[in-house]
Amino acid sequence: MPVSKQPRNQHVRTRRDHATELAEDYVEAIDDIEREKGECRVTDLARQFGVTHVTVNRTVSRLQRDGLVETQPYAPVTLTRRGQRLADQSRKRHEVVLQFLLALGVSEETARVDAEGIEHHVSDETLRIMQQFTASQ
Amino acid sequence: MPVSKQPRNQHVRTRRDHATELAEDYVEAIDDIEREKGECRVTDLARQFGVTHVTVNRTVSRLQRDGLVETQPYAPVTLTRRGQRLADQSRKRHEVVLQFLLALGVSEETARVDAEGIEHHVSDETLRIMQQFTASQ
DNA sequence: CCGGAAGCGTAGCCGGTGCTACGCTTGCAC
DNA sequence: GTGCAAGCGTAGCACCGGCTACGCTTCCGG
Repeated sequence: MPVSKQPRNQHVRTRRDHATELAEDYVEAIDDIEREKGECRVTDLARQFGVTHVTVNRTVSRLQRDGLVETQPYAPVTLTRRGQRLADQSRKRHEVVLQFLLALGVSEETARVDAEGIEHHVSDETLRIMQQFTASQ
Repeated sequence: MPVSKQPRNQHVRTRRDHATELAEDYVEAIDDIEREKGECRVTDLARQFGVTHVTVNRTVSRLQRDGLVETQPYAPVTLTRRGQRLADQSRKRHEVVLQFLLALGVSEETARVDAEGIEHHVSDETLRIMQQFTASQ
């Protein structure tokens, strides 16, 4: 164990989270699109995220490098088993946060937007409590 | 008003949020440090965020460019009026989220970490509801 | 008053996440 | 079976937010 002079606070975690947010958003979106229309195309993702297909392309390459998706030139994007697992997790997390916000009394539209932003920053402990709260309403 | 074919969803907002998160974290930290020890040094921020002074330096330059902070070589970092206003807002927002999580029953340690991540993604509507919830406990 | 430690600045590297411009592939309509 | 629109890939640019390496400033103790 290194000494690690204590200050050096939780921002470190917050920053590390950022790295995985986009990956989670992507696998979640790919899963959604596959369910909705059978396959997921680069263009679908570009539309979904409001970016150009070029940006999607590069991101998908990174996800492929990291073992979360599979794709070949001019073919659809698919999830690997790891990617699918992450998508399932993310979807569940997302749903818990969304239902919690709705149970709290937030309007549907706002709840949808806020859930997007919040889901990546909620610890397991808080998630469990949100779930209990929703159930008890 | 442009047509804006509707899909193009809330992710756009989520992404735009990212751009301002770091700025909010910085002005909040600068405000904290000024209160605590009278002045805020680059090194203080580096310690606070767990990054090198070089990274802080560049970020502070950007904040100066954007009119949120003032600084001169080898001098402390101070907030402009705009920066102070943003810091006040952020501090309040942060406090509301933190108190809400505590009221929900989240442990103090987790609440502190989660509040850091969540505060930037909560709409005014949700914030108001969180405030009411905390007050009604 | 001067030497060294702490603080600070700059150059230059990397990877991520956006973009435009341009050209190749694919697949469907005719 | 050809031509065109939609989809896709690549090159190259910009900015952000990390880093190491290196050298200059400041300030305090002796």
